[in-house]
Amino acid sequence: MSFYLDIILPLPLDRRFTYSVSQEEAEFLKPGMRVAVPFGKTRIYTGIVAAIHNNAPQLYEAKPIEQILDEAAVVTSHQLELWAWISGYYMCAEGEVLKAALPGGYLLESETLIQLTPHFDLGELELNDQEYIIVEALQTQSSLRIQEVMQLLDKKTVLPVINSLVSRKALVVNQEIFEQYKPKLTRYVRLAEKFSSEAEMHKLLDDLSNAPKQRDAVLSWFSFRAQSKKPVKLKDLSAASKTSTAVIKTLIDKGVFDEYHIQTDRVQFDGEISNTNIQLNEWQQEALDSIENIFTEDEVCLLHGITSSGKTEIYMKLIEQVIARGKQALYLLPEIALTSQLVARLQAYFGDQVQVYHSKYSVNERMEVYSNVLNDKDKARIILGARSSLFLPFQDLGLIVVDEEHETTFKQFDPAPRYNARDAAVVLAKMHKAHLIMGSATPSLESYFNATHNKYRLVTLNRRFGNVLLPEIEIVDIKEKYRKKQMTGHFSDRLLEEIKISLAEGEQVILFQNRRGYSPILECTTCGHSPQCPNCDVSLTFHQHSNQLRCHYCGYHMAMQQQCMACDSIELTTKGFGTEQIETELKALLPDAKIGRMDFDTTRGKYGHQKIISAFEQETIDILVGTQMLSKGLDFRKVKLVGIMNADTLLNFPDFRAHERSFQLMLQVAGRAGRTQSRGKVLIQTYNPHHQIVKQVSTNDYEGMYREQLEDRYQYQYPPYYKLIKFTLKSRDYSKTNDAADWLAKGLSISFRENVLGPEFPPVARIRNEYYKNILLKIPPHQSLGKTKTYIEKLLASFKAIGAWRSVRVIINVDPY
DNA sequence: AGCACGCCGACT
DNA sequence: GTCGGCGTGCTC
Repeated sequence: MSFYLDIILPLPLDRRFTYSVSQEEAEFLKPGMRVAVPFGKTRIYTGIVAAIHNNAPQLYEAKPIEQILDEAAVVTSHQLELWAWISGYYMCAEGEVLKAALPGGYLLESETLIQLTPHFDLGELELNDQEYIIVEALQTQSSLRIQEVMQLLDKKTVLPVINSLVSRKALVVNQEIFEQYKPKLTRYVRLAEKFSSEAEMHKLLDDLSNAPKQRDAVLSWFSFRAQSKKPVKLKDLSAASKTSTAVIKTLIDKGVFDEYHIQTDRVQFDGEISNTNIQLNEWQQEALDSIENIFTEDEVCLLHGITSSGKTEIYMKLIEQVIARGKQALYLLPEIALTSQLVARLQAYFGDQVQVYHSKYSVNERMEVYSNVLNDKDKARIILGARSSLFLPFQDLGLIVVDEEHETTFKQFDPAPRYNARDAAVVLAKMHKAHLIMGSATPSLESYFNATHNKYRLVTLNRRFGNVLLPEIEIVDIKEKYRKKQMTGHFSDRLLEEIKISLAEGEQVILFQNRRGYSPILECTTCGHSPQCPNCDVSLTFHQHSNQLRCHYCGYHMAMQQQCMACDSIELTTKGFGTEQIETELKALLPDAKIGRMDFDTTRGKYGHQKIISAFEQETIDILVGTQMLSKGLDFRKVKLVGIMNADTLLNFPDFRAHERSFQLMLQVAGRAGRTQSRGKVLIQTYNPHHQIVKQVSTNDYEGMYREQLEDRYQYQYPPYYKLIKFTLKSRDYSKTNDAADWLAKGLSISFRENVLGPEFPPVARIRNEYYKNILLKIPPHQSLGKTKTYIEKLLASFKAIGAWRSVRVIINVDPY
């Protein structure tokens, strides 16, 4: 009997590949183990065993595997199940899920290396110039990578040259496979065995009388040992004895000390645990009781709690119960970078049982967390992470918390898999028979709909913690203010007044403007021309700070122009405004205030956010101007006033969710005001003071917003009633993009008729010199999702068979956000 | 996605 | 005549 493996490869190919193994191998292997397999003529990939069976493939000969890489599975059966679900639901290859799910270090890199054939007589060989260069280079180094040969010869196609040498047996080519993970080792020292006796020890100290530093080091080591039996770190020894590591190195070389290594974790908690019991107030307790009650019969619960109502404490109580039962807990956050406050809070309470996981961690750090979860280590009881932590190898998951459930960052946009972590978490929870609590002050329509239509359950919490009053919200009609000449730049007299009051009281101010840069458009007053990005279909944005015009899509930038590029007129005006302009105006209006800015441009680098946030916390900044980054998870104590510079840019966004999102964003930003005793104030500047959404924000009327928006969604056939699949076609060729989009839309229309929208160009139809076109497919409530997807797959297969569209990529986005 | 193979234009 | 370009097709 023959044995075969079905392997998932980390490639965007929508099938598994079958390899042959011996009976021994088949008996050893388990699904979830890694194997190295040859793929194509030259490559070697790491694959994951998905299945082991005896069915020989009919149409081809299965290749044998190269190597088994694990003793035990690194991917659990639940993970394989989740991967299959994601790949099916979001219409992407399992290999793409694998790539997103496993920390890079688990996937081997294979690289082609060339070496001289051992004992080969080069004297006989006739070499041309290029061949000579290669052979010469191999005299000094034992092997060369293809990359290096390319540099050496300064051309791309080096394989013919290499092959000619290989055919004459001068070179051998082989695949180097290596693991990327390097355990972090800490250096320790101990006194060599031979000095263990009293006499030897005294002799040693005598010998070192001429080397006082070395003597100090040895004495220090003894004092360490006298204090505790713990191993002595080289670093500590060096510090305690005030000697350099070079001195200790000499002692190691002399054989006085032995050096050894112990593997340590990169991701370590070294703070203090302040396990003060969480005291829930009456309302929180009530909510917790309801949730616990719901969890006895249902799995998923939505917690709708207004800002500052203390949802986090409820989550922490639930987590505490789950880990007490020896289970693992997952706490999903929209963006980890912005939530160091929460990390600190959880670690202070749960100590070293909490680990953080997100894609900004290094490969090594992520591998450590992954393996801690896999091995069900105590230090990984609670995982706090962004959407990718969904893919960790949980052994026994008891609870998933999805915080700020409405956030769009839970949906992965690019690359595939384009999954929504909130929705996939529901599936994951089902697999583990775990409970799931999702929470928000402004739930997404989808979740609220589910919670009120018996799919999930709903718990509401509408008292703020410590009975802090909700901020007072005032709407400022700037159309009116402009008419009455009560505007200074983009500031109404009311907003300026309130800013001054807050500053006088020693309180802080947040100003929100959802657009960065200085002004989005620079326009010539004579001919109307405005500078465009050469690579994208957008106007360049003026950035005053750097005196540049920049493209926000591709990063193209040029110096600010003094004259119109079309007609040489020097009369240029700016249209629209961004955070930078607000900052500039504010500095002129309030020269004594300390003003900070928080947007994409000021938060680059690993600790960019942190710097600004702590500056604001420590009150070295009075007024913080920023984009929607401000709305997320920040808890500032001394913010009295929040100003929304212009609500209309949000409301007029061309998207069916624009109103919902404006409501959420404005309410979230408003929630930053008055988190402590004094009542906060929020000023919303708008041209449309009678807009329903603005009114609903001002009265904190979530229910009203929900009902009204839901009605719209029903009317116009959008989620949660209809499901959406968005097709994006892109290529460098304008007409091919067009033709391909027309063909695809036509193909879809045959089956789905009026539920196919488009094709149409997106607002920005060209980015980085690639043309984009979208098709939207609406799926009515009773249409089978499975059949729809099967049809799409078939259609796509015929699409790919058309040679002319080869250069056109089709991106499928299920449940687009 | 890679990468090999194969077919065409610009040069020693 | 070859070198190197890119378009097509395949990977168990």
